[in-house]
Amino acid sequence: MTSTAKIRRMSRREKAEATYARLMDAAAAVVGRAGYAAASIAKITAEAGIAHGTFYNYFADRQALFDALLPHVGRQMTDGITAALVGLGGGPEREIARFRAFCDYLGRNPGFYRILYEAEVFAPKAHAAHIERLVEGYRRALERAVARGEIEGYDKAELEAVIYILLGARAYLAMRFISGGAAEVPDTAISAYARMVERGLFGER
Amino acid sequence: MTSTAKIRRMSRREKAEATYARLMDAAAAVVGRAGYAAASIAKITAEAGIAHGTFYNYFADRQALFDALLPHVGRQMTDGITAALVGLGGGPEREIARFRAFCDYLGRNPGFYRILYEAEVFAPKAHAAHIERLVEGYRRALERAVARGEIEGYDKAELEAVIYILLGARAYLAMRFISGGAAEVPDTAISAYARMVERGLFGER
Amino acid sequence: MTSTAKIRRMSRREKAEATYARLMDAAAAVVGRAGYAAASIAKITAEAGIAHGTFYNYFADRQALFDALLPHVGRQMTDGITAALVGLGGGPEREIARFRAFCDYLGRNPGFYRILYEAEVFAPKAHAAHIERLVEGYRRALERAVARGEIEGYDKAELEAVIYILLGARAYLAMRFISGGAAEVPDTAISAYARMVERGLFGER
Amino acid sequence: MTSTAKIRRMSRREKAEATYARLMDAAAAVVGRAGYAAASIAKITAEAGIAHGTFYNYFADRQALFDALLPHVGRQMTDGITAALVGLGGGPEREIARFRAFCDYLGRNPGFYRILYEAEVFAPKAHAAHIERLVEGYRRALERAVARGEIEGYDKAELEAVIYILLGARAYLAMRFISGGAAEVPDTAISAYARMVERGLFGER
DNA sequence: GATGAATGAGTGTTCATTCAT
DNA sequence: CATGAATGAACACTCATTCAT
Repeated sequence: MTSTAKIRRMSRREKAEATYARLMDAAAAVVGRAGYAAASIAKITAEAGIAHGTFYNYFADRQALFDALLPHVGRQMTDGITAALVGLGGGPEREIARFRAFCDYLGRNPGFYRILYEAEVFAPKAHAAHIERLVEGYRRALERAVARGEIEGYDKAELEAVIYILLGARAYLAMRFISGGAAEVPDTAISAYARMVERGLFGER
Repeated sequence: MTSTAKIRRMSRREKAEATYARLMDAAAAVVGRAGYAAASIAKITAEAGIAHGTFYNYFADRQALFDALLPHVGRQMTDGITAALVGLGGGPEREIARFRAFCDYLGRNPGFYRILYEAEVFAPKAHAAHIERLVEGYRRALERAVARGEIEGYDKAELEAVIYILLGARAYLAMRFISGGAAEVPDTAISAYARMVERGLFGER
Repeated sequence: MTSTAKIRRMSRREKAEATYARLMDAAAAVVGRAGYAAASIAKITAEAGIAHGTFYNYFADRQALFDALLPHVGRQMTDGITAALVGLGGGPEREIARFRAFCDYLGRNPGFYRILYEAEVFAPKAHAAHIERLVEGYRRALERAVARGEIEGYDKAELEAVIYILLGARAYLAMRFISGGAAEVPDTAISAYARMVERGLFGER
Repeated sequence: MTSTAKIRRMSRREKAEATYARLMDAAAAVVGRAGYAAASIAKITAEAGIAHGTFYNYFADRQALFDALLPHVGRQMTDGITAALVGLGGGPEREIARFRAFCDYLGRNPGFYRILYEAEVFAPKAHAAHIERLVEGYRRALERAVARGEIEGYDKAELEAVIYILLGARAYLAMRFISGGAAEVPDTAISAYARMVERGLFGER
């Protein structure tokens, strides 16, 4: 499109974007494997196959990378979950499917758990923003369910607390069953979660 | 007051135990204030008022202290909660009281949240052991409730998942309402937790 | 205004000269403000509004710029002083007027002091050449005064030492009264310098 | 004195003082040889024969060493000069002897010039304090000369300017004749300085 | 000739750990 | 058993310089 013929070199801009992407992927790999504390610039740039100093053409400092990492992978995760929910109706089935999709995603992406949950320590602002984004998504979903009459007995402020309960529940179940390296959350965990949501939130018997 | 007459000097063993206790308290203070990552030996020994090198007469290395810290403060926490439950009956009220006692404890002990939840990153074995200890306590409580017929519809494996749900719920509610520095969990959070437990677990309407 | 009709584009050579001039001015501004040590290529090219790499089309390396900077601004300074002396006669009045012109120049050009006197550290050859140029000018002036019989009692070698005394005197008075950021050398400094020159050099009472 | 017998090890305190002294001497050597800019911690500690990290047991950072260096060597210099003036009377002879002692000191201590005069750039506060200390010494000397009637025609404010003239004069003469590495200031420089002081300040013919 | 991304050697600084006193 | 100076590996970060575009 630009220069000679078919076989085109990457433009400068494309190259820069590719380098940025490689840095992000390398950071996700290293942090997922070893945690934020052990994720030195040297390790990350070595993983990305670029020079140490190049890092600082893309990030002001190490913290800036940490702050960017969770938004990056967090969005991949929510996109993955959202995609798994396309076409589903409402009710407890939707919430249970969301939980299952969350577990699937963690199982398919080892290292995600660590990036997500160590962020509370190493990138607190990004972690807070990530949680807030999840909460917003939940809030809309639950308020629709309230409007449809599927959920009763929780006022608005209580619904926010419910969201944190659901997020905490899935985080701890993932910690128990995934973070060790296991590939899957067992069915018993899913059925327990399902029952708590059906009975506790949607008022089913 | 200490030195003159009756009141004898501390024996060697007592002195060593006092030093150990001061180290633990200092570590709890420093980690609670600044996190594990910033808790250097220098800071901890300064806080404890002992020499830098003395640390290594009590712990093999920094990790050994970190591994000992959560058992120490974690037991204080569970003791506090247990004390608050003395005399209470069973049923959902007991579980709700436990949650309330947990929140109270965190509110009264700023810094505990950090010691507890950063431990997953910096003292993973101690964190796993702590969780396992909590789970065991819960397991006994829930199995008694099952035996009394208060809980129905969850088999043994599902009950373990339920325990993680409860632990996750309280951790995330604490994160939301306490970790920022606020002193108290609001009533709406407690009532939401109570309703989820009553309906979801104890099968009340 | 630039592009349309009569007013032609700059030729290649003119453009190159303009870029060179902008680099020099930018370097003078940055070094005057922050000193040689903090005058990175990045800062200078940003100040000049050109690309980082373009620098190396004009200078072999950073040192080459430093070596060129003092000749550039030093000549501006001596031109300014010379202009202030036009039409004046000889005798101590001329030397005093020179001192006053030097002080005025520094006051009007904040940053010059730094470029000049840090050069001894960061561009020693340029500094030596600058001093040598000043010495040469003084030598001619003083030898004329000797020839006119205004100065007595100093042989040729001693006259060179006298020149260094005068240069050192003015440098230190500038350091004392200008370098801090003050705009002006006080009258007492000028009268003290005048008296030292009148009595010490020109043999007046 | 402390332990077993004659052959005594250094006490901790003595050892620490010896290490500090070695660091200072090493810093003086490295800065004198290569300048402040090139005086890295690595070079200094290598010169001192201690570990890199040990540096930070003695100085908060590199700047702290730079700030301490000039007071250290500056006092050595003024002590040396003061010693050379013991027993001398007043009048211009004293001031001329001071100049000669200054030149001798610089000649015997290559590297001092650099430490002293680069300090204006790299340790400006220490440099200002050093100058101020010199000025105070001069002020007392000149005011005594005024009281004795040896100096006439300069008021108090002018005397301060005169001091800066003398300091600048000796600095520039040193720069000319010593800084290059020459061992001595020639007699012509001394006689020129002497004549300027005799005639210009002390009003002799 | 202009551009700016890439490079990597070099810097100051931290800190867990050791060990002579 | 307490002490605290010494150690050195590791780290984040800077920046002059190069070179493909």
